[in-house]
Amino acid sequence: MTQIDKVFKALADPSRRALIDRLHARNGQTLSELCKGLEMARQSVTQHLGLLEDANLITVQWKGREKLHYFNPVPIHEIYRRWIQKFEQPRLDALHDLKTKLEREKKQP
Amino acid sequence: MTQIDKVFKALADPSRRALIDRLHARNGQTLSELCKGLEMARQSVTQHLGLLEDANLITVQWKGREKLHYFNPVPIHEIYRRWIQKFEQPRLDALHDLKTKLEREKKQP
DNA sequence: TTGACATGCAGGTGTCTGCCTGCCTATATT
DNA sequence: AATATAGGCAGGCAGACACCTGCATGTCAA
Repeated sequence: MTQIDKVFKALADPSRRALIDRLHARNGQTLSELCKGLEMARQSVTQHLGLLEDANLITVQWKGREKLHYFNPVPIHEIYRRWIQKFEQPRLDALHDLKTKLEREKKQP
Repeated sequence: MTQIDKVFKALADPSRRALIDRLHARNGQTLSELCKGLEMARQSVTQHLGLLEDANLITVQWKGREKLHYFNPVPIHEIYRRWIQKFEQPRLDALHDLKTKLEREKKQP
């Protein structure tokens, strides 16, 4: 399984996306904190976090008996760059046109 | 299952992403055409295409006995807009800064 | 009309996934 | 030292998923 495939698969589950959202809102939460409010056993959350870590979407740091989780946006950006961007070409072209137009107007007002 | 969830799940499989890529390269292909080169039974491809259609990622049009498939980029853009964009904020800010800078330079060269 | 071709429908199988429970270890608190 | 707290490990189960085969249907072309 390629790295990008791991990321897509990790993002395919709504619980995991919710976890990412929570970490994005507040980084460095422990496992217990992430469990709060979720209708799920701790082990299930652990499993989800394991997949996210495997996809490099989160990083883990131990502090005593606590496991702190940090969100890593790089893989998501990678997906955007290598997979989504090409379907957005018209939009990007428009942006490029705007930039070019502004630069042209700057030189020849 | 929400619409956005369907899209994420549809994108989670590499065969389906490959199908999207092929349609993006050449739109309006039939089922048989899409099967060529894939190491998979026709029925499996049909199943994948069914999921993609359910996620609104492709549209189907019948022409006689042939089923033509068309790629629809809207859901992917939706995912970008509603889910990926917020993790890209720094990058977008940089872009906005560029635009502002160019406009400022245009007014006060 | 008859045969070839494009696709659908139904059902079967092995594996993956998401979720759980039960028990264990290690660190903190009193 | 004794208890509470944070988390890991192992295994189990139901449903989803990716894949297949076999047969049926509809359309084109000779």
